[in-house]
Amino acid sequence: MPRAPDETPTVHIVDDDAQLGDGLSSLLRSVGLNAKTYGSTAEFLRADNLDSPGCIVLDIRLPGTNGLDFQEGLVKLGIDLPVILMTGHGDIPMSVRAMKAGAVDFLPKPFRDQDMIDAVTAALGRDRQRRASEQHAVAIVDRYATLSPREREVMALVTAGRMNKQIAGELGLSEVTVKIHRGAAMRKMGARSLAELVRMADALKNRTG
Amino acid sequence: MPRAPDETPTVHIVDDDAQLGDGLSSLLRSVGLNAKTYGSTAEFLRADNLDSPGCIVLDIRLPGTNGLDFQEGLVKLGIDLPVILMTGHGDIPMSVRAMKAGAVDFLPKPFRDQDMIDAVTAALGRDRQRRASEQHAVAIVDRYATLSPREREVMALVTAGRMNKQIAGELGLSEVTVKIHRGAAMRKMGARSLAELVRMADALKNRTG
DNA sequence: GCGGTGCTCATACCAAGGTGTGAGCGGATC
DNA sequence: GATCCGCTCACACCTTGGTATGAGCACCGC
Repeated sequence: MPRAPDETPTVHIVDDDAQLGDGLSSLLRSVGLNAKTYGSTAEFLRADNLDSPGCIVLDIRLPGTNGLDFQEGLVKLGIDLPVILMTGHGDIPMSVRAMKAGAVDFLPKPFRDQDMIDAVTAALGRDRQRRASEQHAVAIVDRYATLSPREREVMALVTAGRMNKQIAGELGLSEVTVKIHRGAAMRKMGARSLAELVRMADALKNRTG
Repeated sequence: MPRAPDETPTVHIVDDDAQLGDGLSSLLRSVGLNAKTYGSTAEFLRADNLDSPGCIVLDIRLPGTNGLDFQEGLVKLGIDLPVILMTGHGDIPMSVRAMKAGAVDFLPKPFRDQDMIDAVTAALGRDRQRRASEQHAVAIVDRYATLSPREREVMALVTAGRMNKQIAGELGLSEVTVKIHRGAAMRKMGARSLAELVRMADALKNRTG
């Protein structure tokens, strides 16, 4: 059974200390994980599988960039991989800032191997979960994109609980036309019941993308 | 316009150092907040307004209890107030643990007044938001409690997108009976459309309480 | 026992949803 | 100019949903 490369998660280790990165790498490989090391954030950003499953293990003290700033900037770059931070010279405010920004964990060096493995496991779990719900949301957005403007208007009112007659009134249409758009929306969205359509509409509202 | 006592949030300060507690208290009062001090967790738990809006400022080093353990135990006690932790002798793992457990902030002593004010403001904001959605959820749960077992079964299948005919088949009923239960569920839940009922059903699923 | 509640169903009627046929109009594309 | 697409609507037909009337049965509490 061949597996798509997307399915094996990668742990991206960003640390300017090559020796430490290699040590981490072999530690993670020893428990069956895929690891890749980078000496700088720039090098990391050149990687090609940043949309694939995985997580980031990031040293705070890095040449050029601050690890915390980099972590907070990742979202803007469209990279949603969970982040684990580590540092040799950290303090409490740094760790709090990192956690507020959504870090999975914050490990002061030196850390125990098991703590890192636990953190990585948690991060990969979080990534898997995010991916699952994201995948679902993207499918809905894609289908929604095929709706005509009118169909979207009608769908909005239908999922708001309005009756066809009311929708016809609000949009200045005849009831038949509303039914046609409504049916088209159901078909294009792949909804087999009104309940499904309502949930899709809610999913569309709650997601930014 | 008289205000219910519930509407003015209270900052609960739990610190065995009375002097520090009083200082904090006057700081918060100086910015127009309601503050109350407690010398121990036991004393705090005897307070009567733990269900009212507010937040907790908690010292980690406390007589008898560990602040972190106490924080994590609050949920089991049914207290959902946001927590701000402070400590004079903290380390990074402690702060990370606290943040993972949902703390709003973690302030090492000594901290700047403004940092505490910011943290409290954020905590009260979080509490207000939680309250708003909780209030909505509680109303739905209350109404759901008035449904008969059959009505709940029917509601579950209706909101799953099944047709009356299918529901009748699955439950071994006639279609008329399903319609009656369905109508009763709509009436008791106060839903004026199927879309509303679907959203209520989802709200019921996603909330524990 | 009596009333209340929950559950069940038949019949009947009306409202609302869903689909198909057929058709006209305007804008974009080739 | 022909074609495609989106939008519009009338007419007709059928399905599904919603409600009311009337009725029977079981259980519980007073």
